[in-house]
Amino acid sequence: MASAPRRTEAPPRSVEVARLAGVSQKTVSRVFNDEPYVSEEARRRVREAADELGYRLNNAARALASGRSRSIGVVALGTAGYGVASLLVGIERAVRDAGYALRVVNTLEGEPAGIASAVDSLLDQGVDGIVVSEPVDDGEVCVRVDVPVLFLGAPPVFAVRRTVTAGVGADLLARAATDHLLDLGHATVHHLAGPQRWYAARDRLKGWRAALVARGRMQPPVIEGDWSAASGYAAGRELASDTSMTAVFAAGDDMAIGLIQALVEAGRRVPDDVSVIGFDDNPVFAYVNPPLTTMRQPFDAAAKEGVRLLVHAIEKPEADLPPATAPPIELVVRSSTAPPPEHCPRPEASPGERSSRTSPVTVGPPVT
Amino acid sequence: MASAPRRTEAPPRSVEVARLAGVSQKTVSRVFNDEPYVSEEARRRVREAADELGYRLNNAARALASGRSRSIGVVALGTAGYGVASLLVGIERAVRDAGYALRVVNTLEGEPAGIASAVDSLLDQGVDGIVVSEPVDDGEVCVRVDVPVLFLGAPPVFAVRRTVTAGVGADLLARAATDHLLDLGHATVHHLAGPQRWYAARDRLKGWRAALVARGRMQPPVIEGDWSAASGYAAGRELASDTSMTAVFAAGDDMAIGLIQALVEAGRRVPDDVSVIGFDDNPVFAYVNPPLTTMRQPFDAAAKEGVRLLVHAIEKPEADLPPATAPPIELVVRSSTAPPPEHCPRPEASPGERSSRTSPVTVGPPVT
DNA sequence: GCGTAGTCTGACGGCGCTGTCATACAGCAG
DNA sequence: CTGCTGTATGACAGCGCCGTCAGACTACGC
Repeated sequence: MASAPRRTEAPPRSVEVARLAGVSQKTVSRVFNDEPYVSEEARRRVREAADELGYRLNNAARALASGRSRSIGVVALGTAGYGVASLLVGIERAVRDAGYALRVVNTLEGEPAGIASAVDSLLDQGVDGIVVSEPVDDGEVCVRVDVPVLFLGAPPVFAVRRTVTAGVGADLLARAATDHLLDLGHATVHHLAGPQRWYAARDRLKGWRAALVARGRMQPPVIEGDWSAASGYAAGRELASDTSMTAVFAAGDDMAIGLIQALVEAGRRVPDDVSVIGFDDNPVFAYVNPPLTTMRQPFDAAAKEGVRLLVHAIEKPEADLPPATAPPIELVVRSSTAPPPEHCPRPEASPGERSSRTSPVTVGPPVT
Repeated sequence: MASAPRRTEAPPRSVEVARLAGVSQKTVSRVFNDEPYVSEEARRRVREAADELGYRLNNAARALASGRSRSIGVVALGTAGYGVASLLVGIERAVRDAGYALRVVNTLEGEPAGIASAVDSLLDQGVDGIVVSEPVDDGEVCVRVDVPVLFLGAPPVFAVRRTVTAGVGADLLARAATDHLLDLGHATVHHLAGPQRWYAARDRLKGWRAALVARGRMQPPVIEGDWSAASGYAAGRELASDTSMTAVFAAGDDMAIGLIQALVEAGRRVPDDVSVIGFDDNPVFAYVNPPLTTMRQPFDAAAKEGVRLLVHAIEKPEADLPPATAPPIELVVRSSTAPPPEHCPRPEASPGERSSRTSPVTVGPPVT
């Protein structure tokens, strides 16, 4: 009914702007897409008309006509952990800087469908690309995906048209963490690992092992936690009785905190008796006792780099991927690590054995 | 060119499904929208055909034709803090459960444009509703918004078509936190507030004040932090010299941690000399020394409730908003709070003075 | 038999934009 | 002047779906 003056309360369309500006609808489209071949005069008139009407491009129509939604979906873990949250923040920033919108779907860990269903729902939404943040090994994940996928922190799992991976270089970071303890004189380093379904956890374990192997040190049995402080605490109770243990590399800050608590309760001083290094660098742990030595994860750099590659894959499907740049490695030395106690066996410094790399050392925000 | 067999490598459209199923395109549409008046037989055939072709609804087309994008945008803070991240997780879950997709835009604090530009970009994306999570007072924010907006944790700021607010009940929680300390026998309670640009911080301050006023206690000067442990530490150094101070309510867990660290370094024991209560309940702080007493924020409940109201406003614009339900209040008592030291002045228990409310008390995950 | 209500189905016209193509005109070389 | 290239503009045909409406068919009561 009433086709006459067009529904009163409706957002203006480009053709209305065109009418007001005295140009064709197509010219309005050109202006809003920053296309060439529009005179300054026309551009100005269109802008003015648009302002006056409060016009904004209709994204759905644009997506339908162009076949691209200009949005990227991210599959995130539904946890509020510092690392996961930091990565998400970094991704959002990078995606927006690249001119895309961000859609988020969380996969609650332990959910039956998991990553696959999250990816599926993103595909339903019509994203141009997908970021799988901190993927876990879900077993046989198999979704038909026809947009590029970025695995932030792990190997490709799907059969995809175009896959790109980028990561924080967890293995290198883990190796540097282990080297730090070894350099302090510890005979070996225990590892409190993250859940091995996570690729990130596997990488850290790999790096730890590499550091030990490089110096021919004994590899103590690995304890696996679930990232939580509670699991770190449980691990600490187990470990506390082993008096030969003088150093632990925990795969996450929270676990390190729980671990330290259990150790201290069991009468082992940190760092005097046992050194503990964490992983992530949640800034709050500069203010606990003892302030936590940890590896800073380059969340922002990894997100930025990854999204750069992803956007490249989206926009130039045929071109080669630009070379990946290695993320920085930062060791934040605070007070939870120290040389082993005197009475402990020191490794005789076999010549030629040295830290595999000179890791850039940063002293984190100290307690003034 | 080659218009014949349709571009080979393109996602199937509903009309192709229709052809294969031997029905009209409209029937396919009906099936995928769960509309009535489709025979079981037709439904089945459509489903089969769709599976065979790997068909999925094109969201852009759907949005264009229907005028609704079935997505909700959230304006979040670009920080990885536990509270903010928890709220985002809760929102995502609630939004998805309601059948909407989630788009995220962060506002980095201190950004010039701030919330307004974030809302604007969400509007450009064509969302059906907006959630402003943990809003801050940006001064004269003025965007023309014509979709419902939910302020999660604060009062309306925009001139909007439809505004709904929901919150974690920060004032009540803050009051309960203060009451807890008062009940322990402290003469008064100091407050380490969050940045007052945040409505959440204002609410907590309000609740703290209300608790003191209700008992006629002295109100010590408020110190304002920025949520960070560093700012809590700074506040702690200031406060440490005041030996009459026996209890502090910190508006955030991280600040509480920094505060405690400074206090302890200054030689004041926690909780023996000074009690400290935090706010948020980040589980990791059950494993520091001393384990932190804190108020659990009902992030999930608040997000769920808020999104429920928002979706209602979106889908039934004319109907009244359903009544809001009050979020639960949970005090997590650990070991950073205790009665004041003996030598301190006790308030003589004026008759009739009692905790304003019996707050449900939960003992948090204790260190076994 | 008829009328009526209830169920099922498809034709058709957009939604508001982008891509493609045709056109118009200016400037400039030959 | 002709022919060209480069710039500026608009007409037009969809993009893939949803809303509306008309039509067909069944079941039922009278």
